[in-house]
Amino acid sequence: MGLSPSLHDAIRVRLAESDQRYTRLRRVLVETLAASARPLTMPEILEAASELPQSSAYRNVTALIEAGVVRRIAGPEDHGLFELAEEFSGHHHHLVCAACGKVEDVAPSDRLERALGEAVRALGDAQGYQVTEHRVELLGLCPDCTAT
Amino acid sequence: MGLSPSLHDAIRVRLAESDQRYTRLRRVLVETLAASARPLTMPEILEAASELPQSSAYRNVTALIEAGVVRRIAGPEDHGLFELAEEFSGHHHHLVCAACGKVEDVAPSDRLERALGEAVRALGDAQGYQVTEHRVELLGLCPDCTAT
DNA sequence: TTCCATAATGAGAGTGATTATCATTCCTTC
DNA sequence: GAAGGAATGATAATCACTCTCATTATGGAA
Ligand SMILES: [Mn+2]
Ligand SMILES: [Mn+2]
Ligand SMILES: [Zn+2]
Ligand SMILES: [Zn+2]
Repeated sequence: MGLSPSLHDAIRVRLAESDQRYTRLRRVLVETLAASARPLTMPEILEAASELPQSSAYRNVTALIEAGVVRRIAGPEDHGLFELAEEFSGHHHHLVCAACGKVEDVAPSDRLERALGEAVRALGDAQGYQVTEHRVELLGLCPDCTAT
Repeated sequence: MGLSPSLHDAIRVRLAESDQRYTRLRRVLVETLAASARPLTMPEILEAASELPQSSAYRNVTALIEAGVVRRIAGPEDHGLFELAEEFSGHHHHLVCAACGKVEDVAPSDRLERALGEAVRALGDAQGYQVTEHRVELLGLCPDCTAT
């Protein structure tokens, strides 16, 4: 199991660029995030990797974010969700259930990406922004909540 | 200054549906949010409407959210941003500055909305979601941060 | 291999946004 | 103009998250 060795190498290099080491705890964090098809909350991370003390988990996830390995997105509730940066997981968007709050990954279609790429630059330009990235959230009812 | 009377009426009706009153403090909240071209943090709301006690502001903004008058979006930092629900402010998206964290509203183009409407349903279907709403965030550098 | 500088660790305290309490006050309705 | 329920606001509590600091682990230099 686990990420491909080349990905670990790339992460190690990325960390080294800011004089950070790729320690065992950081590998545990990366593996935990990589194993999930959806972004995880910190309580979920702490439960999945029970050897991780809270303070170390927060400190290391911050280090990984600063190195560009992890990104934090904002969940429907107040607290944050963590996932691998798109460079290591691929570009994708999120489905959010309006009823239960579940968030999961969804692969974008070429068609959507093409449309976004053009329209997005135009919108940003209109307000003087240099847009470098887009994020799309789709809200709706998940299969479970639709059934209910 | 102030929303159109018809909007206030609509908000009053919406609140009444859940046995909530449209009080002076709630009107202050609505006016404050309506006067802004961007979603506001709670500290910003409290500063703009200094007569609002913190506990009342949180309680009332929650009441307005439950009534569908206000929505809370998650800012780039951990805390929430509040704005009028799209029913009362119109559909729009957000520009987020990757450097300073500023968030502002941006009107969507017809072209973008058309592309999203089609592609989004397809993506949701693929994972069994009934998608009812989409949110787009454009990340980039704001004019101020581009200049620096 | 040994030493050293520095990064990483982890328990605990602290911060700040948000939420719960509850006695008091305000509205609505009869 | 009461009565009942909703709203208010000061206060305390909660919870995600950050900071502190003494200890430990790491990796390169000698
Ligand atoms: Mn994701
Ligand atoms: Mn907005
Ligand atoms: Zn659901
Ligand atoms: Zn900026």
